[in-house]
Amino acid sequence: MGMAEGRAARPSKTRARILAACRELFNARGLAEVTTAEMAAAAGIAEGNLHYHFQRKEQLVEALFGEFEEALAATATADLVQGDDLRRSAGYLKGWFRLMWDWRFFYRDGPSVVRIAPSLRPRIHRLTADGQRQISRAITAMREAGILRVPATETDRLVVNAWIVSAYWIDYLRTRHGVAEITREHVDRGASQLFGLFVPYLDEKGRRLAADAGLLPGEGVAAPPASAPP
Amino acid sequence: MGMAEGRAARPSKTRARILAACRELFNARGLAEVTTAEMAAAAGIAEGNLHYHFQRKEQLVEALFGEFEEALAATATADLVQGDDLRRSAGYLKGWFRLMWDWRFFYRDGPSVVRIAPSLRPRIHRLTADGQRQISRAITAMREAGILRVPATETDRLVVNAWIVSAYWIDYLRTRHGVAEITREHVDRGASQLFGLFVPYLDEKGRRLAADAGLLPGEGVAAPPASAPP
DNA sequence: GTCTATAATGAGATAGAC
DNA sequence: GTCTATCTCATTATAGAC
Repeated sequence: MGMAEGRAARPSKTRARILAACRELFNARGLAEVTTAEMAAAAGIAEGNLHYHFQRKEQLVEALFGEFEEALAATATADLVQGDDLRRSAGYLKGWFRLMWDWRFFYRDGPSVVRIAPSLRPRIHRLTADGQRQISRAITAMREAGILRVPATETDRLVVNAWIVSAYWIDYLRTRHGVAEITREHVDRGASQLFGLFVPYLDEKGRRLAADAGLLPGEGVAAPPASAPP
Repeated sequence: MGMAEGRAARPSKTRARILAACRELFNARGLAEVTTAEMAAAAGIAEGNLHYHFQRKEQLVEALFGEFEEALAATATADLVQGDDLRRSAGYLKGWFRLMWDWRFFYRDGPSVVRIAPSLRPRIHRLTADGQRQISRAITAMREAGILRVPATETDRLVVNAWIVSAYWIDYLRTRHGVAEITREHVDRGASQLFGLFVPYLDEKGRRLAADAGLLPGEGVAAPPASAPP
């Protein structure tokens, strides 16, 4: 058993390198497609050493998920809407999508993640629930800021649609457009795409603020043509 | 090589049973999670026999994809909007979501599908492109029927959002709500959820028609509470 | 067409020296 | 902490009898 377990102890340079290399690898090729041999090679170590730091692939995935949770928590502390500053909200949204890209294998390879690390199931569930709550609060905040007018009967469906678009935007790029590597433009388009759900509910003031923040089509961020080739 | 290749010849009772059993199995447990042994057991035959009909798992998946394409083509022939009959459109949407449920492993296990049967990549791509075109035509039809008013600047984003929500609704139910088995209610909610994207753009006439068709919240199909437990 | 038995592969995991 | 060498095992695929 040795150690290398105590997270409070020395976090070990190699351990961190393994985690970083594997995250890249999983993102690029898919969690289930990467073998332990490749993982070790990517980290520049031997397979035996990999097993010294993480006895099983399961434990490595769990450790990565922990980092993911921390990154999410850090991003979530900022508030989406701060009074009238929609420009700041635009930056917030883009940061969110960038984070999702950095950890996209967790979004894309859901079934594999659960199969390899079943213990993550409740934590994944908590995270998705948090996301939906996050969206709810954002809508409330925009409403209270006098930016948005959503009929009560339509709020629930709007929240769900916003969650779906945000959670699956990354995979959409891959499936529909064959995007293999993200650019800043992809990230920005994700934010713009998500914001598109709210546009029909913006009132005069909100519309003006959104235009200033570059969140409206034709302003700053262009939407891709619907029939663009891959 | 024998035969069992010629699709024009006798389609073979066993072959059909294998395909049906495997579709169920893949849907329930995930394409990558099912072994050939399980596949044979589910079809009630020996492993050797399975390999007589499909030399490789890849070929079986390709055959299933062919059936999927046929089913999609059959559903796509009907037109989403027929004049003023939105009630009929509601039924159409529900049929669409039912189809997606019947073949959900193709939506959910995308990475695995491509890994096991790389030859499907272009066919998958064609299918997703068709879907987006389908949505575009539906919007045009609703606009021409005088039901919908979508600003030109917002159309492209609406199409993309509609595609995302429809393509990932099934996976959303699993991820977010832990739904393991579909009910008619889930299917209906998907249709209602998708239609929610169009609601803010409905004019008076469209709103009335939508209410009659049970596509508006509070009428017929209830949206789930945003914070519902799994 | 269908079976039983078996081979071939490649992944994850371990042992023990350094 | 790190390496090399080895083991176990599930899974895919094949051979050949019936």
